[in-house]
Amino acid sequence: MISNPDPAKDQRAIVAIDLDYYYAQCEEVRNPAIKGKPVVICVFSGRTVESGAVSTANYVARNLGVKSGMPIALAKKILQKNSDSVLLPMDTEYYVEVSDRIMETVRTHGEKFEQASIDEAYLDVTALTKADFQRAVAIGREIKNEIFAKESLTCSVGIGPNKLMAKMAVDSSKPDGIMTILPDEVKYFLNPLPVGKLFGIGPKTEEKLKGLSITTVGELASANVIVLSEQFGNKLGFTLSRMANGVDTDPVVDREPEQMSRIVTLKHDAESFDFQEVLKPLVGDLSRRLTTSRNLSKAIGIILITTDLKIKSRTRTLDTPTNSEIDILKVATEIFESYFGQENFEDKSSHIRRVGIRVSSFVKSTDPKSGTLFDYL
DNA sequence: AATACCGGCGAGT
DNA sequence: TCATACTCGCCGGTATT
Repeated sequence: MISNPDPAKDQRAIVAIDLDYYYAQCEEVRNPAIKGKPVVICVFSGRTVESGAVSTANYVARNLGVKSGMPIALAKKILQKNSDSVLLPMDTEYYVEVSDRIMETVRTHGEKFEQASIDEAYLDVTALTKADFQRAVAIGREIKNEIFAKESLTCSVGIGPNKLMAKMAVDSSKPDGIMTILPDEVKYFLNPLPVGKLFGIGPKTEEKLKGLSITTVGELASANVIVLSEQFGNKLGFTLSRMANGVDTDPVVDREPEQMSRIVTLKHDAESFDFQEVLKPLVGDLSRRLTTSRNLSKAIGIILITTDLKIKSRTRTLDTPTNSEIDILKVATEIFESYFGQENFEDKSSHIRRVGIRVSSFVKSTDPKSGTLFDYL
Protein backbone atom coordinates (compact mmCIF):
# COMPACT_ATOMS: atom_id res chain seq x y z
CA MET A 1 0.00 0.00 0.00
CA ILE A 2 1.46 3.32 -1.03
CA SER A 3 0.04 6.25 0.84
CA ASN A 4 -0.14 9.73 -0.52
CA PRO A 5 2.27 11.86 1.50
CA ASP A 6 0.04 14.90 1.07
CA PRO A 7 -3.51 14.08 0.05
CA ALA A 8 -4.47 17.74 -0.05
CA LYS A 9 -1.93 18.20 -2.81
CA ASP A 10 -4.05 16.82 -5.64
CA GLN A 11 -7.33 17.92 -4.15
CA ARG A 12 -8.92 20.29 -6.66
CA ALA A 13 -11.74 22.80 -6.32
CA ILE A 14 -13.77 23.08 -9.51
CA VAL A 15 -16.63 25.49 -10.17
CA ALA A 16 -19.26 24.79 -12.83
CA ILE A 17 -21.39 27.68 -14.09
CA ASP A 18 -24.59 27.12 -16.06
CA LEU A 19 -26.77 29.96 -17.33
CA ASP A 20 -30.43 29.25 -16.54
CA TYR A 21 -32.79 28.35 -19.45
CA TYR A 22 -30.37 30.37 -21.47
CA TYR A 23 -31.98 31.29 -24.80
CA ALA A 24 -35.34 31.94 -23.21
CA GLN A 25 -33.78 34.03 -20.46
CA CYS A 26 -31.89 36.07 -23.05
CA GLU A 27 -35.22 36.87 -24.66
CA GLU A 28 -36.73 37.82 -21.30
CA VAL A 29 -33.89 40.25 -20.72
CA ARG A 30 -34.30 41.72 -24.18
CA ASN A 31 -38.03 42.10 -23.67
CA PRO A 32 -38.96 42.05 -19.94
CA ALA A 33 -42.66 42.23 -20.83
CA ILE A 34 -42.63 38.47 -21.57
CA LYS A 35 -41.31 37.55 -18.11
CA GLY A 36 -43.83 35.43 -16.23
CA LYS A 37 -45.36 34.13 -19.45
CA PRO A 38 -44.52 30.77 -21.02
CA VAL A 39 -41.58 31.48 -23.35
CA VAL A 40 -40.55 28.90 -25.93
CA ILE A 41 -37.53 29.27 -28.20
CA CYS A 42 -38.16 27.46 -31.46
CA VAL A 43 -36.13 26.24 -34.40
CA PHE A 44 -38.55 26.67 -37.28
CA SER A 45 -37.60 24.40 -40.14
CA GLY A 46 -39.74 26.30 -42.65
CA ARG A 47 -41.67 23.33 -44.01
CA THR A 48 -44.98 24.46 -42.61
CA VAL A 49 -45.71 27.45 -40.38
CA GLU A 50 -45.15 25.42 -37.26
CA SER A 51 -42.77 22.64 -38.31
CA GLY A 52 -39.64 22.38 -36.24
CA ALA A 53 -38.52 21.68 -32.71
CA VAL A 54 -38.33 23.36 -29.33
CA SER A 55 -34.84 24.43 -28.39
CA THR A 56 -35.38 25.86 -24.91
CA ALA A 57 -38.31 26.92 -22.77
CA ASN A 58 -38.44 29.02 -19.64
CA TYR A 59 -39.61 27.43 -16.40
CA VAL A 60 -43.18 28.72 -16.79
CA ALA A 61 -43.44 26.74 -20.03
CA ARG A 62 -41.50 23.76 -18.66
CA ASN A 63 -43.87 23.49 -15.73
CA LEU A 64 -46.73 23.24 -18.20
CA GLY A 65 -44.97 20.32 -19.89
CA VAL A 66 -42.94 21.91 -22.69
CA LYS A 67 -39.64 20.10 -23.19
CA SER A 68 -36.51 20.65 -25.24
CA GLY A 69 -36.60 18.75 -28.50
CA MET A 70 -40.35 18.33 -28.72
CA PRO A 71 -42.13 19.29 -31.95
CA ILE A 72 -43.34 22.90 -31.99
CA ALA A 73 -46.81 21.66 -32.90
CA LEU A 74 -46.94 19.66 -29.69
CA ALA A 75 -45.70 22.57 -27.61
CA LYS A 76 -48.44 24.73 -29.11
CA LYS A 77 -51.02 22.11 -28.25
CA ILE A 78 -49.84 22.00 -24.66
CA LEU A 79 -49.93 25.78 -24.44
CA GLN A 80 -53.17 26.36 -26.33
CA LYS A 81 -55.03 27.39 -23.17
CA ASN A 82 -52.33 29.91 -22.28
CA SER A 83 -53.08 32.71 -24.65
CA ASP A 84 -50.15 34.71 -23.27
CA SER A 85 -47.60 32.13 -24.50
CA VAL A 86 -44.63 33.52 -26.41
CA LEU A 87 -43.01 31.49 -29.16
CA LEU A 88 -39.86 33.01 -30.58
CA PRO A 89 -37.39 31.89 -33.24
CA MET A 90 -33.81 31.27 -32.16
CA ASP A 91 -31.52 34.26 -32.49
CA THR A 92 -28.20 32.48 -32.23
CA GLU A 93 -26.13 35.52 -33.07
CA TYR A 94 -27.56 37.43 -30.14
CA TYR A 95 -27.11 34.52 -27.73
CA VAL A 96 -23.49 34.09 -28.79
CA GLU A 97 -22.80 37.79 -28.36
CA VAL A 98 -24.18 37.81 -24.81
CA SER A 99 -22.48 34.50 -24.01
CA ASP A 100 -19.10 35.79 -25.20
CA ARG A 101 -19.30 38.74 -22.82
CA ILE A 102 -20.32 36.54 -19.91
CA MET A 103 -17.60 33.97 -20.57
CA GLU A 104 -14.97 36.69 -20.51
CA THR A 105 -16.08 37.83 -17.07
CA VAL A 106 -16.30 34.25 -15.77
CA ARG A 107 -12.78 33.60 -17.03
CA THR A 108 -11.34 36.29 -14.78
CA HIS A 109 -12.56 34.54 -11.61
CA GLY A 110 -10.32 31.48 -11.79
CA GLU A 111 -6.92 30.27 -12.81
CA LYS A 112 -8.09 27.86 -15.52
CA PHE A 113 -11.21 28.34 -17.61
CA GLU A 114 -13.08 26.03 -19.96
CA GLN A 115 -16.18 26.89 -21.94
CA ALA A 116 -18.21 23.70 -22.24
CA SER A 117 -21.05 25.05 -24.37
CA ILE A 118 -22.74 28.35 -25.17
CA ASP A 119 -24.12 28.52 -21.63
CA GLU A 120 -21.74 26.44 -19.50
CA ALA A 121 -18.23 26.84 -18.20
CA TYR A 122 -15.79 25.32 -15.72
CA LEU A 123 -13.28 27.13 -13.57
CA ASP A 124 -10.40 25.59 -11.71
CA VAL A 125 -9.92 27.62 -8.52
CA THR A 126 -7.65 25.18 -6.68
CA ALA A 127 -4.64 27.43 -6.21
CA LEU A 128 -6.72 30.55 -5.73
CA THR A 129 -8.67 28.97 -2.86
CA LYS A 130 -6.04 26.49 -1.68
CA ALA A 131 -8.78 23.96 -2.40
CA ASP A 132 -10.92 25.46 0.35
CA PHE A 133 -14.49 24.85 -0.80
CA GLN A 134 -15.83 27.68 1.35
CA ARG A 135 -13.72 30.08 -0.64
CA ALA A 136 -14.81 28.44 -3.87
CA VAL A 137 -18.42 29.09 -2.88
CA ALA A 138 -17.55 32.74 -2.30
CA ILE A 139 -16.14 32.90 -5.83
CA GLY A 140 -19.29 31.26 -7.15
CA ARG A 141 -21.42 33.93 -5.49
CA GLU A 142 -19.24 36.68 -6.92
CA ILE A 143 -19.69 35.22 -10.38
CA LYS A 144 -23.45 35.03 -9.97
CA ASN A 145 -23.56 38.61 -8.75
CA GLU A 146 -21.37 39.92 -11.51
CA ILE A 147 -23.29 38.19 -14.28
CA PHE A 148 -26.56 39.46 -12.86
CA ALA A 149 -25.22 42.98 -12.44
CA LYS A 150 -23.88 43.13 -15.97
CA GLU A 151 -26.43 41.16 -17.97
CA SER A 152 -29.47 40.74 -15.70
CA LEU A 153 -29.17 36.98 -16.22
CA THR A 154 -29.35 34.36 -13.50
CA CYS A 155 -27.13 31.32 -13.47
CA SER A 156 -26.51 28.28 -11.35
CA VAL A 157 -23.24 27.28 -9.77
CA GLY A 158 -21.89 23.91 -8.70
CA ILE A 159 -18.72 23.25 -6.75
CA GLY A 160 -16.98 19.92 -6.55
CA PRO A 161 -13.64 18.13 -6.39
CA ASN A 162 -13.66 17.61 -10.18
CA LYS A 163 -15.58 18.62 -13.30
CA LEU A 164 -18.00 15.72 -13.08
CA MET A 165 -19.03 16.48 -9.50
CA ALA A 166 -19.20 20.22 -10.16
CA LYS A 167 -21.50 19.42 -13.08
CA MET A 168 -23.68 17.13 -10.95
CA ALA A 169 -23.85 19.88 -8.32
CA VAL A 170 -24.81 22.60 -10.75
CA ASP A 171 -27.52 20.41 -12.25
CA SER A 172 -29.17 19.92 -8.88
CA SER A 173 -28.90 23.60 -7.96
CA LYS A 174 -30.87 24.83 -10.99
CA PRO A 175 -32.29 27.38 -11.36
CA ASP A 176 -30.47 30.32 -9.82
CA GLY A 177 -28.83 28.15 -7.17
CA ILE A 178 -25.48 27.28 -5.77
CA MET A 179 -24.48 23.89 -4.45
CA THR A 180 -21.35 22.21 -3.21
CA ILE A 181 -20.46 18.55 -3.17
CA LEU A 182 -17.57 18.09 -0.77
CA PRO A 183 -15.10 15.27 -1.41
CA ASP A 184 -16.50 13.39 1.60
CA GLU A 185 -20.05 13.74 0.28
CA VAL A 186 -19.43 12.36 -3.20
CA LYS A 187 -20.47 8.77 -2.46
CA TYR A 188 -23.57 9.77 -0.48
CA PHE A 189 -24.61 12.01 -3.32
CA LEU A 190 -24.01 9.52 -6.12
CA ASN A 191 -24.94 6.11 -4.74
CA PRO A 192 -28.75 6.45 -4.63
CA LEU A 193 -29.03 8.16 -8.03
CA PRO A 194 -30.45 6.23 -10.99
CA VAL A 195 -27.64 5.65 -13.51
CA GLY A 196 -29.40 7.79 -16.09
CA LYS A 197 -28.80 10.86 -13.92
CA LEU A 198 -25.06 10.49 -14.25
CA PHE A 199 -23.65 12.94 -16.77
CA GLY A 200 -22.72 10.97 -19.87
CA ILE A 201 -25.16 8.10 -19.39
CA GLY A 202 -28.02 8.48 -21.85
CA PRO A 203 -30.98 6.25 -22.76
CA LYS A 204 -28.93 3.64 -24.66
CA THR A 205 -26.35 3.10 -21.96
CA GLU A 206 -29.04 3.13 -19.28
CA GLU A 207 -30.95 0.38 -21.11
CA LYS A 208 -27.85 -1.73 -21.51
CA LEU A 209 -26.97 -1.33 -17.83
CA LYS A 210 -30.49 -2.35 -16.90
CA GLY A 211 -29.85 -5.58 -18.78
CA LEU A 212 -26.95 -6.15 -16.37
CA SER A 213 -29.26 -5.42 -13.41
CA ILE A 214 -27.48 -2.12 -12.78
CA THR A 215 -29.94 0.69 -12.14
CA THR A 216 -28.31 2.89 -9.50
CA VAL A 217 -24.98 4.67 -9.52
CA GLY A 218 -24.04 2.78 -6.36
CA GLU A 219 -24.56 -0.52 -8.16
CA LEU A 220 -22.51 0.73 -11.08
CA ALA A 221 -19.76 1.83 -8.70
CA SER A 222 -19.40 -1.68 -7.32
CA ALA A 223 -19.85 -3.46 -10.64
CA ASN A 224 -16.96 -5.51 -11.95
CA VAL A 225 -14.80 -3.30 -14.19
CA ILE A 226 -13.81 -6.27 -16.34
CA VAL A 227 -17.45 -7.02 -17.05
CA LEU A 228 -18.15 -3.37 -17.86
CA SER A 229 -15.18 -3.27 -20.23
CA GLU A 230 -16.40 -6.40 -22.00
CA GLN A 231 -19.86 -4.91 -22.39
CA PHE A 232 -19.02 -1.33 -23.29
CA GLY A 233 -15.49 -1.51 -24.61
CA ASN A 234 -12.35 -0.66 -22.73
CA LYS A 235 -12.58 3.09 -22.66
CA LEU A 236 -16.25 3.46 -21.79
CA GLY A 237 -16.16 0.52 -19.37
CA PHE A 238 -13.47 2.09 -17.24
CA THR A 239 -14.98 5.56 -17.59
CA LEU A 240 -18.36 4.33 -16.32
CA SER A 241 -16.74 2.76 -13.29
CA ARG A 242 -14.72 5.85 -12.49
CA MET A 243 -17.67 8.18 -13.00
CA ALA A 244 -19.88 6.09 -10.72
CA ASN A 245 -17.22 6.43 -8.05
CA GLY A 246 -17.08 10.18 -8.55
CA VAL A 247 -13.57 9.95 -9.94
CA ASP A 248 -12.69 12.33 -12.76
CA THR A 249 -9.18 13.53 -13.47
CA ASP A 250 -10.00 15.52 -16.62
CA PRO A 251 -8.31 18.89 -16.27
CA VAL A 252 -10.02 22.21 -16.89
CA VAL A 253 -8.61 23.17 -20.28
CA ASP A 254 -9.23 26.26 -22.36
CA ARG A 255 -9.89 24.54 -25.67
CA GLU A 256 -10.45 25.85 -29.14
CA PRO A 257 -13.31 24.35 -31.17
CA GLU A 258 -12.15 21.44 -33.34
CA GLN A 259 -14.98 21.47 -35.83
CA MET A 260 -17.67 23.76 -37.16
CA SER A 261 -20.79 22.77 -39.00
CA ARG A 262 -23.98 24.17 -40.48
CA ILE A 263 -27.04 22.22 -41.43
CA VAL A 264 -30.50 23.04 -42.80
CA THR A 265 -33.77 21.28 -43.36
CA LEU A 266 -34.93 21.16 -46.98
CA LYS A 267 -38.37 22.49 -47.75
CA HIS A 268 -39.29 19.02 -49.02
CA ASP A 269 -37.58 15.67 -48.81
CA ALA A 270 -35.86 15.26 -52.13
CA GLU A 271 -33.96 12.75 -54.22
CA SER A 272 -32.02 15.54 -55.86
CA PHE A 273 -31.84 19.28 -55.41
CA ASP A 274 -29.59 22.23 -56.21
CA PHE A 275 -26.79 21.36 -53.84
CA GLN A 276 -24.74 24.51 -54.41
CA GLU A 277 -27.68 26.84 -54.02
CA VAL A 278 -28.58 25.30 -50.65
CA LEU A 279 -25.01 25.01 -49.41
CA LYS A 280 -23.61 28.35 -50.56
CA PRO A 281 -24.80 30.46 -47.62
CA LEU A 282 -23.82 27.77 -45.11
CA VAL A 283 -20.36 27.47 -46.62
CA GLY A 284 -20.06 31.25 -46.71
CA ASP A 285 -20.78 31.37 -43.02
CA LEU A 286 -18.24 28.67 -42.17
CA SER A 287 -15.67 30.38 -44.37
CA ARG A 288 -16.13 33.64 -42.47
CA ARG A 289 -15.92 31.86 -39.14
CA LEU A 290 -12.71 30.11 -40.19
CA THR A 291 -11.26 33.45 -41.20
CA THR A 292 -12.17 35.28 -38.01
CA SER A 293 -10.86 32.42 -35.88
CA ARG A 294 -7.67 32.35 -37.97
CA ASN A 295 -8.12 28.73 -38.87
CA LEU A 296 -7.70 26.76 -42.03
CA SER A 297 -9.54 23.47 -42.43
CA LYS A 298 -7.89 20.30 -43.63
CA ALA A 299 -11.05 18.18 -43.76
CA ILE A 300 -14.36 18.98 -45.43
CA GLY A 301 -17.43 16.87 -44.93
CA ILE A 302 -21.04 16.81 -45.97
CA ILE A 303 -23.88 15.57 -43.80
CA LEU A 304 -27.16 14.21 -45.08
CA ILE A 305 -30.14 13.27 -42.99
CA THR A 306 -32.64 11.06 -44.71
CA THR A 307 -36.41 10.74 -44.42
CA ASP A 308 -35.97 8.00 -41.83
CA LEU A 309 -33.75 10.43 -39.85
CA LYS A 310 -30.60 8.40 -40.43
CA ILE A 311 -27.39 10.39 -40.67
CA LYS A 312 -25.03 9.84 -43.56
CA SER A 313 -21.74 11.67 -43.77
CA ARG A 314 -18.75 11.72 -46.09
CA THR A 315 -15.49 13.49 -45.39
CA ARG A 316 -12.50 14.33 -47.55
CA THR A 317 -9.09 15.31 -46.29
CA LEU A 318 -7.39 18.03 -48.33
CA ASP A 319 -3.77 18.29 -49.40
CA THR A 320 -3.92 22.00 -48.73
CA PRO A 321 -5.87 23.46 -45.81
CA THR A 322 -8.30 26.21 -46.73
CA ASN A 323 -10.75 28.79 -45.44
CA SER A 324 -11.97 29.78 -48.89
CA GLU A 325 -15.69 29.66 -49.56
CA ILE A 326 -15.07 28.70 -53.18
CA ASP A 327 -12.69 25.86 -52.33
CA ILE A 328 -14.96 24.46 -49.62
CA LEU A 329 -18.05 24.59 -51.81
CA LYS A 330 -16.16 22.93 -54.65
CA VAL A 331 -14.96 20.06 -52.48
CA ALA A 332 -18.38 19.66 -50.87
CA THR A 333 -20.01 19.48 -54.29
CA GLU A 334 -17.51 16.89 -55.46
CA ILE A 335 -18.21 14.75 -52.42
CA PHE A 336 -21.94 15.09 -52.92
CA GLU A 337 -21.77 14.18 -56.58
CA SER A 338 -19.45 11.24 -56.16
CA TYR A 339 -21.65 9.92 -53.40
CA PHE A 340 -25.08 10.67 -54.78
CA GLY A 341 -24.24 11.53 -58.38
CA GLN A 342 -26.28 8.96 -60.25
CA GLU A 343 -28.37 6.52 -58.29
CA ASN A 344 -26.03 5.81 -55.48
CA PHE A 345 -29.10 6.32 -53.40
CA GLU A 346 -30.36 2.83 -52.70
CA ASP A 347 -34.04 2.70 -51.87
CA LYS A 348 -36.51 5.23 -53.09
CA SER A 349 -38.50 5.44 -49.88
CA SER A 350 -35.62 7.29 -48.24
CA HIS A 351 -34.95 10.78 -49.55
CA ILE A 352 -32.86 13.66 -48.28
CA ARG A 353 -34.44 15.68 -45.48
CA ARG A 354 -31.56 17.80 -44.18
CA VAL A 355 -28.20 18.79 -45.65
CA GLY A 356 -25.15 20.16 -43.96
CA ILE A 357 -21.48 20.94 -44.21
CA ARG A 358 -18.70 20.44 -41.73
CA VAL A 359 -15.12 21.65 -41.57
CA SER A 360 -12.62 20.09 -39.19
CA SER A 361 -8.97 19.28 -38.65
CA PHE A 362 -7.87 22.87 -38.20
CA VAL A 363 -4.46 24.40 -38.58
CA LYS A 364 -3.72 27.97 -37.53
CA SER A 365 -3.26 30.47 -40.31
CA THR A 366 -0.70 33.20 -39.86
CA ASP A 367 -2.48 35.60 -42.12
CA PRO A 368 -6.19 35.80 -41.31
CA LYS A 369 -6.99 36.85 -44.87
CA SER A 370 -5.21 33.94 -46.46
CA GLY A 371 -6.36 30.46 -47.13
CA THR A 372 -5.66 29.41 -50.67
CA LEU A 373 -2.76 27.34 -51.87
CA PHE A 374 -1.00 30.60 -52.58
CA ASP A 375 0.27 30.64 -49.00
CA TYR A 376 1.89 27.28 -49.37
CA LEU A 377 4.13 28.12 -52.33
C1' DA B 1 2.91 -2.47 -35.97
C1' DA B 2 1.76 2.11 -35.49
C1' DT B 3 -0.73 5.89 -37.14
C1' DA B 4 -4.25 8.31 -39.83
C1' DC B 5 -8.54 8.50 -41.59
C1' DC B 6 -13.40 7.37 -41.99
C1' DG B 7 -18.45 6.69 -40.95
C1' DG B 8 -21.77 5.64 -37.51
C1' DC B 9 -23.47 6.26 -33.05
C1' DG B 10 -24.29 8.20 -28.41
C1' DA B 11 -24.68 12.11 -25.51
C1' DG B 12 -25.14 16.70 -24.31
C1' DT B 13 -26.82 21.75 -24.74
C1' DT C 1 -48.61 12.32 -34.69
C1' DC C 2 -43.72 14.86 -34.88
C1' DA C 3 -38.93 14.73 -34.70
C1' DT C 4 -33.55 21.62 -34.89
C1' DA C 5 -28.86 22.87 -34.87
C1' DC C 6 -25.01 22.36 -33.21
C1' DT C 7 -20.39 20.15 -30.63
C1' DC C 8 -17.62 16.45 -28.68
C1' DG C 9 -15.96 11.70 -28.01
C1' DC C 10 -15.67 6.75 -28.90
C1' DC C 11 -15.90 2.41 -31.63
C1' DG C 12 -14.67 -0.61 -35.19
C1' DG C 13 -13.13 -0.84 -39.68
C1' DT C 14 -9.80 0.18 -43.34
C1' DA C 15 -5.92 2.54 -45.54
C1' DT C 16 -1.25 4.22 -45.30
C1' DT C 17 3.44 4.15 -43.96
